[in-house]
Amino acid sequence: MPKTQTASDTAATPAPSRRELNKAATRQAITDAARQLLRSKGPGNFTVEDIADAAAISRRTFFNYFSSTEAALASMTHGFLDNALAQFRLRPSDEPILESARAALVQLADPMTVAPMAELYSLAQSNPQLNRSELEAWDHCTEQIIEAARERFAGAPGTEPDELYLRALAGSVISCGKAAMDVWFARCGADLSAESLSTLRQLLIDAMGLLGSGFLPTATPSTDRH
Amino acid sequence: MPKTQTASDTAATPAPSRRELNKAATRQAITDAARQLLRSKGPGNFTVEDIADAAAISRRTFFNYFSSTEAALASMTHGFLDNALAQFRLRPSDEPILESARAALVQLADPMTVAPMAELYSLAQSNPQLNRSELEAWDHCTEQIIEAARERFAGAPGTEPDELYLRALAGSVISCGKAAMDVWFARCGADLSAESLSTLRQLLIDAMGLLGSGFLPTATPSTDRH
DNA sequence: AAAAAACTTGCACAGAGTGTAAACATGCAC
DNA sequence: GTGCATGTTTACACTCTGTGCAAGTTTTTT
Repeated sequence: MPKTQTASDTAATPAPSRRELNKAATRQAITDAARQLLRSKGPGNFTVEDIADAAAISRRTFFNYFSSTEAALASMTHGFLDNALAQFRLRPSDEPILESARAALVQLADPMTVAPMAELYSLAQSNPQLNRSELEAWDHCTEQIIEAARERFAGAPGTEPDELYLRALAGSVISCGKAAMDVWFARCGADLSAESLSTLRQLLIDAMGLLGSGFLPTATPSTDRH
Repeated sequence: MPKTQTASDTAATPAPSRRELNKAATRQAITDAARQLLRSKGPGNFTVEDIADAAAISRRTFFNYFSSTEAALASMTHGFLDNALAQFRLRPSDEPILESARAALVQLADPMTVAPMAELYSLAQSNPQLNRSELEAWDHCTEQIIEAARERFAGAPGTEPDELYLRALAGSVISCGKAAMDVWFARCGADLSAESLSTLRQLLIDAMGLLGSGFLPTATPSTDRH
């Protein structure tokens, strides 16, 4: 718990006020404590009070930051997906949108990015509470992609952004990304080796390929076996 | 919560024993009470005890049937989606799978079927708790579609059911169905008139069309208005 | 009719979330 | 710096959720 944060504030971020720093540190302390407890005790086997104690804050303060243990854990997934969204926004807006999605997703198959996600993902399979929070995170990301896509089309000439098109597309992209993740975990577990990540990358590409080709006949997709 | 006979006893009802009937009736009483309270008090403004009182059972018994108020409410959505799944399973297995999905979804645009859903759907938009339960229901349905599709392909000759294909397809179909619903609610509210339902039907068809054509360029989809 | 199995209920208890008011930290003006 | 406005943490109290348990009630079986 950051009482006196003192000296080392050489960080050159936009608004490094004392308050901002303290809040960020507390938030970090909470998520770290939560992740630690998840590892040591397993999902559902620890309480908010346990997290608060481990983070050296009061139970009440925990609830000032997160509305539940699951929300604290899901912040990792949110980080992961926010990253994907940021990648998407960086793509040139004249690029085919599915290509942008593909590129953004492939960026995620990177150890640093995928690691915090991977741990949660496997645990969420066997834990209803966690799973619901994960679903919510993906849904939230979908909403943001819709927004991003809307903006992209708004900048273009005669292409009026049809609402159904936007929502169906964004939802499908996310679903396909999720499908690729599911298959990856089924195949590789939480393996983060180079070849495992390569498999993930290929799965993401294949999934986008399926989407772009309209799930054509029943033919086996392009290049599946690494 | 004694008994009332439901619609499905015409042909060979498996086991219309007293116990089964009582349980079904209690279950019904609970969901009815929950729906009633949702209408009268609004989401989040009533407790499990309120539902139990209204259904003339004990609080403890409520939890023997549902794990939360949201779960009780989500049973409507589950019914709706189970219906969709049943429609899908009825389709001939040599039909293109997207066509089966389209047909199954269009069957849902029927007053009796969509009515219980419509009410919840709009409320879930503004209520996080409800929304999470809805997401879970859609996810559950996705899992079941994956299963159904797997079985369908298992019965075919040389087409081995690729896991990625199955999951990406099922997820996308559900996402598109959801997108159509979202747009429908945005346009028509909870209107259940014939023309409103016709709009829904067309949206579902259009969404499937987008999916089948790989969300082609940025062209506006086929027949969208009215 | 009596035993067995299934279901309901009241009670107790740990934990989730939230409002409130007092204490404490930080930012800002002078 | 002093002083004050504003934001944050904390203890406390309270309601509600969800579950185990044991005793009661209803349905099924023998």
